[in-house]
Amino acid sequence: MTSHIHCQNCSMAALCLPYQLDQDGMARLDTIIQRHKPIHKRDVLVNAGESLKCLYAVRSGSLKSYTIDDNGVEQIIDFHLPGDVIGFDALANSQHRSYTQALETAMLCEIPMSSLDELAEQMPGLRRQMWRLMSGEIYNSKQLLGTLNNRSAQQRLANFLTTLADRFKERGLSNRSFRLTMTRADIGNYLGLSVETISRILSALQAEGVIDVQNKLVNVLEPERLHELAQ
Amino acid sequence: MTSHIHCQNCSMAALCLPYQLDQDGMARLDTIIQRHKPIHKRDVLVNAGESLKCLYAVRSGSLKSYTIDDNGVEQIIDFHLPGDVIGFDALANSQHRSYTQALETAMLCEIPMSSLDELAEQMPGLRRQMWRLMSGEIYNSKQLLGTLNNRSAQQRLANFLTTLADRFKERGLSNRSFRLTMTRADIGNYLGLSVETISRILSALQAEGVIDVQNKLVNVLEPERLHELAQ
DNA sequence: CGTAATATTGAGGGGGATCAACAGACGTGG
DNA sequence: CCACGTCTGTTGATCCCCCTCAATATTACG
Repeated sequence: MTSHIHCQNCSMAALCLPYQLDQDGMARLDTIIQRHKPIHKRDVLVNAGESLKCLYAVRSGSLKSYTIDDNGVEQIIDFHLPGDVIGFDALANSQHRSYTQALETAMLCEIPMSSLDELAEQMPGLRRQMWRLMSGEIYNSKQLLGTLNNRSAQQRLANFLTTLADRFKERGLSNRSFRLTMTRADIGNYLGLSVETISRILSALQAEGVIDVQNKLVNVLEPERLHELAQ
Repeated sequence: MTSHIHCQNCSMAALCLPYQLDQDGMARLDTIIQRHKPIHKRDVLVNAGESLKCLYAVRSGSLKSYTIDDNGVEQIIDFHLPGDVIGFDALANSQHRSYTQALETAMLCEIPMSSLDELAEQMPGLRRQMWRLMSGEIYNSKQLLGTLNNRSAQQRLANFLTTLADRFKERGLSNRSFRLTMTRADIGNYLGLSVETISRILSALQAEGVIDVQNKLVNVLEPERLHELAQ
């Protein structure tokens, strides 16, 4: 039952807002969080331009965030996995600046911004975790710059796969065998490469025995080699 | 005299931590801030790996932040102008994750992290501004992804110049005529392009009458045209 | 003033985009 | 459950943008 899910027993707590809160703190945070029915593949959770009402924490499933530029072209800026918090880029002007869409059925925790603001005033630990999460997001996106600039298509894709594998591991899932919930086009868009290039490189990596790809399913056969290719 | 500079009379206050604080709040913030002698071109303000003691606000001058990857290659991730706060990427693990070096003589305000933490507890406005600044940094770096992916060298450079011009304008300076404090190599590194490409495109933009470049000095002759080229 | 760092310009080559054709997977409705 | 159409993925051929290498010019700085 959905109603039985609480921060106190959520397996993603260590990655999410509750990190390092005591039992009392977690309970207080839990009271302001709303949990609804799951959203489905292709459902849009957030539209760019909407005023910021809540942040969202991913409980299960995955989503993508993207902007649409002046030419109407989609640019994916993030893939969200369980434990991720969505909406930090909206705090600057209280307005969401990107779209967020489900890549598969996903369960979310809704965190009303006004309540979070209040709670952060009273709970130093929560405040620190907000800072940590936002700081981490700043770091990650800056890192990504380094990955995209001056790196070949193969390096970019290898880096994408290892980063994704690491994130799965953090979440208690296998980093050797996982499913890509996004399309090749999504990956290409994110990495600044064409669909064809993504497809070709996946085939090449498979031919070299580094990974095994069956449609959406990826098996990392030689993790250390993949890691090298990412450099 | 340096000692006469305070948040209350700093022209960058609206871009910086004091934004929207009342007189009392600004005064309290001001008491925790330390101001030292200027640092000089090529001086390194922060090393990656150092534990986070303070954030730095730029009062004058400009700096660059960069990481050094596994291959020893520098990757510039940011250029800092007056009003910018340096160090937000260090909050996640209390450790600086990038190097920061002065591009010219620069004056800085040093904000001890422990005092800032205390003050943020007591001042909701300061807390909100911390969130706003970090959120803005998240947004900007995500935007930059969109700029670098799927865009030609000319589009990237035009975008770089317009963004820089806009930032100068925010700071009360001319957005039509300004000095590049970074080298062509720095710009290329930041945008994922070679020095030669930067040089060639600057020449081309000059030949088309969009800008006039005399070494470090840039005159934007046709701002709207430059803006179009950035799309 | 001399040396090193920075910038400019040219020539050639390669990585990845684009265009095109086809194959496979998915989902929807009969 | 199968037939169909659409969406997604693969592979090949061609082209062009930008990197690389090289030479020279200009600027910055002790």
